[in-house]
Amino acid sequence: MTVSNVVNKRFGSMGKDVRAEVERAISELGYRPNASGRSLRLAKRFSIGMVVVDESPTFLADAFITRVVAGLSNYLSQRDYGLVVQGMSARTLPQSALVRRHETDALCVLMSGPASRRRRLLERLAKPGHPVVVLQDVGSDSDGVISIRQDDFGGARELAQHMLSRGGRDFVFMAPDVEWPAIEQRIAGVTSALQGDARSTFAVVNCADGGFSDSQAAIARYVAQSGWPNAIMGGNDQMGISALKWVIDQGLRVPEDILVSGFNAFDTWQYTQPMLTTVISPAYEMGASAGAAILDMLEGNLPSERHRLFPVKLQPGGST
Amino acid sequence: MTVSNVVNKRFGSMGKDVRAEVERAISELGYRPNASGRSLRLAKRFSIGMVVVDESPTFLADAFITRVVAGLSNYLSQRDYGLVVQGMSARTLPQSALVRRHETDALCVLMSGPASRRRRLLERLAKPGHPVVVLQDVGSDSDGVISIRQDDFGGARELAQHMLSRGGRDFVFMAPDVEWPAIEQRIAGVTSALQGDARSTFAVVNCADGGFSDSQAAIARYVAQSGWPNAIMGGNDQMGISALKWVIDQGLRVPEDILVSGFNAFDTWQYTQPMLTTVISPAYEMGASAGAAILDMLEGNLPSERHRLFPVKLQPGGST
DNA sequence: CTGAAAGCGCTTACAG
DNA sequence: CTGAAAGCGCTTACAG
Repeated sequence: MTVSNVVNKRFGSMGKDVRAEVERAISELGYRPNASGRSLRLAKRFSIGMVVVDESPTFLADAFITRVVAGLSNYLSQRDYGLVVQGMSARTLPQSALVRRHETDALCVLMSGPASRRRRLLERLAKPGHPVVVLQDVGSDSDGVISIRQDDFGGARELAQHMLSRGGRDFVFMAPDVEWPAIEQRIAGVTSALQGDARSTFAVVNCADGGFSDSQAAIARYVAQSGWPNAIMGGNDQMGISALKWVIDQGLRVPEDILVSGFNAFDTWQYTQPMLTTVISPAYEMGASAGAAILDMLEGNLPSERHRLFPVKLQPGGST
Repeated sequence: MTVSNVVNKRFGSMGKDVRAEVERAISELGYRPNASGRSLRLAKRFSIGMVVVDESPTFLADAFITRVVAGLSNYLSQRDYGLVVQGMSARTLPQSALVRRHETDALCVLMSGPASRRRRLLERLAKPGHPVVVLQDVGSDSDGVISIRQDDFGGARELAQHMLSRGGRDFVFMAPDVEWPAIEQRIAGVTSALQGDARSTFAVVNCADGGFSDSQAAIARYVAQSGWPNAIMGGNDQMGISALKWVIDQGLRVPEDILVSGFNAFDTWQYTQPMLTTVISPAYEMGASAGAAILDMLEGNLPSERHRLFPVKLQPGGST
């Protein structure tokens, strides 16, 4: 009825006095429209789910994820959509209310784990008419599934080239034991750069959860077994900083004796002494872009790009 | 009808064969219940809003907030509730769809800004039958509003006492220009400790956004004007680390020449050289506790505590 | 320009 | 034990 038109600001076809009367009643009674009724009628929930498939309960602690969520959430609120955030292990994902019930209009997912499992989870999440944006992974070719990644391969290759030019020869890459596709891409990028230099060597060390103690222990173990590398690349800034500190504690000079780098910088790279050479991530913009792509698909448009790749930026510091 | 009972797992009053038949049809058709219909009928949205009132678009970048949200989100998903996350400036809050429409069953809020504005926003958010949990602030006395804080006052007092015992005399506290009630509590705690030592001095320096450059610039300005303090307390770890690095860059020794501390540690305190003395925050547990309190109130129970205070833990490092 | 009616999908009280 | 009916609050097509 007319009231509905006032609430939704379609004043085209009513008298001024009618509009004023309805508005008075609304504010007087403190009326607020019920979102469930609206959702049921329009068959839209006006909310998007952000799912982080990670075994760790502090799935939001990572700086990259944090920026993605902020960018996505801000974009969506501006368009009057809500963002439902949920971290979960691969095991519990299918039972989650978010996917079991029909609680969101679309999903944005960030998945860890083996590629085969990621593919399987994705198939389960993609429903007809329910778009899915995969972040930091290649996604799939199904309709309604698009992917948004940053150029981890290119960034890592450029970083490795930079370190080669600074005298890097024997490289170690620090990776967490959880399989994140972005980390795999970084390793591939480094490998690609090092292939250009026949004298170089390359090893990947497993840093367990990637936290401070695990990372330092992993590097220490590697050095004890295989001797000193002269270039250590952290899979992310956290691991890079852990290594940087440990190396200095051992009495080595950075960058004279050994080069150290991170990846996915936000601002912690400035906090070390020397400042960490790293790669800057456009995570916030990726989140916002995911939001725009999702709403676009919900409006029935075909996505302009099925796979979007964001450039990253090398940030040289004093550690290389 | 019976189908509804099967979906909701109430098998009490039906034949085995009927149940099997319905379950077969459900899986065959790929039926998933529509959450809007359910929400409308039950007058519950099964979702809670987390609102961060902050002018910065990267409202989630802070480590404390990140842990709170993770704890809350995990607790709620386990109880089949969703968490809608939204950061916004005080100005845009009233127009937000989250509050304008009736989109959540309850709200959890974390507010910055002057106390009077925080009180005003809270009044606007608290609706009858719509519980609000205020984090890191005292909240209000209205029914349906409870508060959950950590003991910033006590933690800061203990930290200041520790630094006094290590020779601290001329104290500087680094605060961001945004008014967060937790920071005010920390300043009050330090003030309380220093009152026990008549020779001590205390100044608060404004570090603008609390980032690396602003923090270092603020300390440099202070030192140029007022000379060297011998104890610098960061309002949080980020500011503490910025100061630590700047002080060392100036050629001073920590802790011999000057003591430095942080606050609200998660793991970055380990990343500095020397390790930062700081105070450990139970942010994750606070988030989970907020979730439990909210669902309890939604079930119609009166909150067992209107104002809950979590203890914090002094973490002495090499910087004091 | 305005108002009465239908129907979205669910759950629950009720009749058989 | 099972099924038909009512109604949650909204929007939209339709009749006046």
